Amino acid sequence: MKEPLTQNIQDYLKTIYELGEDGDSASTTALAARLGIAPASVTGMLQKLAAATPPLVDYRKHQGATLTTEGERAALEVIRHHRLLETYLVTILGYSWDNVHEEACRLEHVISEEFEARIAAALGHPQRDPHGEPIPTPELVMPPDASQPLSALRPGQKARIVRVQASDPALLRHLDSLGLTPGAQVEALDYSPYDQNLTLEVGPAPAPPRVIGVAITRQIFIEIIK
Amino acid sequence: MKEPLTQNIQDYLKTIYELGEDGDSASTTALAARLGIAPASVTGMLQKLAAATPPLVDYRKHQGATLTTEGERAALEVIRHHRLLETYLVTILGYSWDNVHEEACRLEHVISEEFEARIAAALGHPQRDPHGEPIPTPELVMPPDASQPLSALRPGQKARIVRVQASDPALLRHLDSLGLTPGAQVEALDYSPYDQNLTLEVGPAPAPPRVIGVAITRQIFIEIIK
DNA sequence: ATTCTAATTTAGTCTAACCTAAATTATTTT
DNA sequence: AAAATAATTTAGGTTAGACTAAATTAGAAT
Repeated sequence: MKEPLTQNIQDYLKTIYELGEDGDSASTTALAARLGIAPASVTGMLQKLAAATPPLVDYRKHQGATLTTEGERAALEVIRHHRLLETYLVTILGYSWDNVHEEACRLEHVISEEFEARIAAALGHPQRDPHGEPIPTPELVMPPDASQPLSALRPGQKARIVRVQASDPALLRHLDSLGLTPGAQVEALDYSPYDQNLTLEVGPAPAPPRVIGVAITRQIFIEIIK
Repeated sequence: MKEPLTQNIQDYLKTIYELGEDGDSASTTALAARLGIAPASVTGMLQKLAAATPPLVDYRKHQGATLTTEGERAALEVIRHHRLLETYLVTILGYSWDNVHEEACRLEHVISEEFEARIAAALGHPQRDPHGEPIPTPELVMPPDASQPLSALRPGQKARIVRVQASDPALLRHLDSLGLTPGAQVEALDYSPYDQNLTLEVGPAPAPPRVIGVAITRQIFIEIIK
């Protein structure tokens, strides 16, 4: 009954969680795209996860899947591992923020609860990872995050970057070079409704304005200042 | 051609290396016992490993297996990972020496070369792990080790413990409580040829003599002093 | 040299996950 | 409302790695 979940299943649950964060259920195709496998394979797995004891997902044909309480626990456990690992790799082992994702993806499935506890303690029980993503608590509660996408910022508004929802190394290096990292302040100078480009001043001091496309501004999350 | 080896295959190669360290080839049964699987399964895998391109083992029916150069490289890579990880877990993360084995066994297959390099650097490129086992160099050369089993020590001889070849947590805790850890000095006070028990004084100071059976003394390796 | 035993191999299954191709259902457009 | 398109599911097949049971071979003992 309490068989440990395979790494594969952990990846499915994690991905279903991430796709479901904005409220809706995770579709077969979206899962297939994220996991890099054929949609037919996803269908098979969702049927299996829904039929497991206890069930890990709620699944109805053509309706996609959402996590059960059990499934969510498992997903949050993996996500906690992943984000603690990313933090550890950057903070203690000196990795750069753009190449921790892959390593954490492999490690997240194999570390023990003791390992988790020890790195959390070594890091001083951090609340967020190097990309600003909140780290679930040891009790597997996801801290609330009220940030909104940078794409919603409008001229005259100032904001602080809270998190960057990206894992592609090249993109992360690009953002780093622009100064678009968690904690940075930005002010919207201009917005073009036609292409949704946002012109930003990044940082506190006299900085050259940057024009950023929506493909990027949708992946950056902010809190508006005052 | 350069497909990455599965974790399973890595475990086979590592185990074949360990069983072959004393010269002879690794038998089907010995492998099955170590890996906790049925002998028939081992036969199948050995055939596969011998048929791989490049071949990872030399295998002849009923003769057991030895590693090819390729197979040995892969084995040493895994062993280097394992021993560096054990060292890191004990030295940096504060694990006790008796419970690092399992964790390292899971991690050894998934860490990157970058991870390996960073923990090696953080540890100052150690030569031996917490049990005294030599750590293969980054070029995958196993450092020579001239130690001999404690079971060969005879009354009047003094020795320093170099390595402890054991992974069972209960045994390791027991050895720790006896002071039988790498670096410790021992002197043989008595030897019983009938049961091969060795009576030892452990440590430098006035210590109570300990009578140790051969099941233990064969797993501890020493260098005789002067 | 023969017999016995222990080790090993063969043969045939099983499970987890994946795949492709074909069939079906849902959704959008006409 | 019907047709076209897109999403999803079904069906059938593959691979890795394990299993059991039966057959064989090697080595030891008579």
